[in-house]
Amino acid sequence: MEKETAEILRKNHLSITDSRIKILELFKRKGNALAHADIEKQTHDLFDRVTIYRTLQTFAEKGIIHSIPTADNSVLYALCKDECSEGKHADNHVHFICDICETTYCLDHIMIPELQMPAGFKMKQAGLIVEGICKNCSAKK
Amino acid sequence: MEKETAEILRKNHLSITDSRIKILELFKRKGNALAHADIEKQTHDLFDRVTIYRTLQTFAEKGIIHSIPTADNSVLYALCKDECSEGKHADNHVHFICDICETTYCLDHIMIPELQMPAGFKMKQAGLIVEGICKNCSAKK
DNA sequence: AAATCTTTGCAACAAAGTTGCAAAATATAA
DNA sequence: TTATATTTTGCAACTTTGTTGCAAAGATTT
Ligand SMILES: [Mn+2]
Ligand SMILES: [Mn+2]
Ligand SMILES: [Zn+2]
Ligand SMILES: [Zn+2]
Repeated sequence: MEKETAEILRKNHLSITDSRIKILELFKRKGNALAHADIEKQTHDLFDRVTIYRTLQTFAEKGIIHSIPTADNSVLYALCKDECSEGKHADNHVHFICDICETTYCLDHIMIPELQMPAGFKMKQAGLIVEGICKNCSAKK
Repeated sequence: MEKETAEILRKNHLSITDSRIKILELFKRKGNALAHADIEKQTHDLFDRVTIYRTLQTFAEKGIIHSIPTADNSVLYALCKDECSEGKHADNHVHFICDICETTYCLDHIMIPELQMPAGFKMKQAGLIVEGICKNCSAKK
């Protein structure tokens, strides 16, 4: 597990450091999207705030994680699929935020549908974010 | 024009003040989405930062403007259509951000398509934001 | 016009994010 | 392995963005 994680860093020409390993494994373990604050808490202040900012930025540039637009304008990040690489993100899937537990999910298998643009507008990318009640929270009542 | 604007405030049970009139007319004049900073500049520091925050919040609550999710997590606002009212936003249209001029448009006539959710996930609302090149910028080259 | 209720600006604060730089850690070369 | 070069980290200082309490100014109602 730890080896796999190091391998991802190596592939991306990043030096293997404690913070990068720990933060990357946190993403793998949690599975869902994380905010800067989440990471700070979950790593028990093992790393400086600044280091976390810089790590997230680096991961995003390399295509290891992608950022997720939210309505309440908090920045969230989640692991990218393998197709993403340096500068080229291919995370054109739908994101889901739960009203109740506030968890944000990558719905990796739900793609953003084709869209007709008005004349003159050229679409390059799109982000679709759904808000509602998640599987867990639906079950709980 | 000024009268119309005051009428909107009156309809929403808001007292008619200088800042509210000026900010609302700015939205009408510009037509596209505005950030807090835009408003600060365009009103030439006529109003306090705090007043602008509070005005935007009030307008959003009343359904006069709606906020727009963005990838770079800046908060943007744009005028709502008439169907929106206190607490009930009906702005389920697509938003477009131009890569070049950075203008954000409400594509009022492009609705968010129906979506199949995974089992257990209940959709309540959705936001779709498209990034690309706008009409103006396409023409300019 | 006076009384009442609402909004504004200011000050102080809190949270979020950025930058420069020396020390520590990692990678590379010998 | 050890020495050297490169990269990353933590700290401090700072900026930018957003929030809150409160007295003064402004709007509305009587
Ligand atoms: Mn995702
Ligand atoms: Mn809109
Ligand atoms: Zn939930
Ligand atoms: Zn443009």
